[in-house]
Amino acid sequence: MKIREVALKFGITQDTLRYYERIGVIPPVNRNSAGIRNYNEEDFKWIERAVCLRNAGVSVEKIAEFVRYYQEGDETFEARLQLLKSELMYLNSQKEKLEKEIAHLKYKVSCYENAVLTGKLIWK
Amino acid sequence: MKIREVALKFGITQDTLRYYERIGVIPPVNRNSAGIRNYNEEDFKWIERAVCLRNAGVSVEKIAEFVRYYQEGDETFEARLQLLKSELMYLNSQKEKLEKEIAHLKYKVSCYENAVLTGKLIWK
DNA sequence: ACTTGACATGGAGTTAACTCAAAATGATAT
DNA sequence: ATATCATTTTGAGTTAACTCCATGTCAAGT
Repeated sequence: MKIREVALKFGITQDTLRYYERIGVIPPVNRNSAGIRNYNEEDFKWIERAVCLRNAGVSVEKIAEFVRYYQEGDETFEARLQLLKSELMYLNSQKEKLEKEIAHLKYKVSCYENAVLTGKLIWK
Repeated sequence: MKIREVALKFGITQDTLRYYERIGVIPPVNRNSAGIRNYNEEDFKWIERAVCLRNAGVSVEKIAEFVRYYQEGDETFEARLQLLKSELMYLNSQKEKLEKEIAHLKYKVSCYENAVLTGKLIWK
C-alpha cells in the first residue's frame, strides 16, 4: 500500500509518516524499484502502535527508543521489557491524573447545571 | 504569598506563573504598592485548576477561554457549562485511549517477561 | 551608603512535533 | 508523446508552551 492510502487509513499526513520513519518511530519501510514506499501489514502494526502511544502522550523519542532496541535483536529483550514497564507506569500515572480531573469536572458540571437553572452558582 | 513560594508550592516555575497570568490562564493577581504579586487562596485555586487541566492535556487556550467567561460574570453560566462539558468529553475520550493502550502494553509486558525467561518472544 | 537578592517587564530563544515548500523523478491518463 | 499527478528528498517554517535574558526597581541586611 502506498503512502497516500496509508495516511488516510491512520488519519495522519504523509509528511508525518515520512517523519516518523526518518526519526525511527517506525522501522524503515520497503521500497519498490523506483524508491516508492510500499507499506505492508508489519508496517501497519508499527504505525498503529506509534499513533496509539502518541495519543496517549508518549514522546516520539521514547517510541523510537523501543524501535531501536527492537531492531538490535534478541539480546535486548530485557531492555525492551524495562522500557515497556516504564511506559506502562507513565500511562498509569496519566490515567490517575485524568480520573481525578474528570471527577472534579463532573462536580463542576453539576454545579453549573444547577446555576443555569437557578441563576446562582454554589460551590461546596 | 510571593511568587517564589507559589512556584514551589505548585511545582512550576515563576516564569510559568507569570506566563499563565499574562495569557489569561489565571486571572490577574493582586499586587502590593511596589507592584509585587501577592497570591491569595483564590489565586491558588485557579493555579491548581490550571496545572491539573494542563496535566490532563487541556490546552492553555481552552483554559484561558473559561477564565474569560468567568470574568464576564453570571450571564456566562451557560457558556461555561458548555465549555466544561466539552472538556469533560475530551478527557473521557483521552481516558478511553489510555485504557486501550494500557491493556495493550500490559499484554506486551507479559510477553516480554516470558521472553526474558525463555529467550523466545511469542505473540498471540 | 552600599551590596545583595527577589521581583518586575518586554522580548527573544528553545523544544517537541509536526508541516510545508522546492525541485527532481517516476507513473498515469488522453 | 505530453501533460498531469504521486511520490521522493532536503531543508526550512510553524505552533504551542514554555523558558531565558537583559535591564530596571525596590527592600533588607551590614
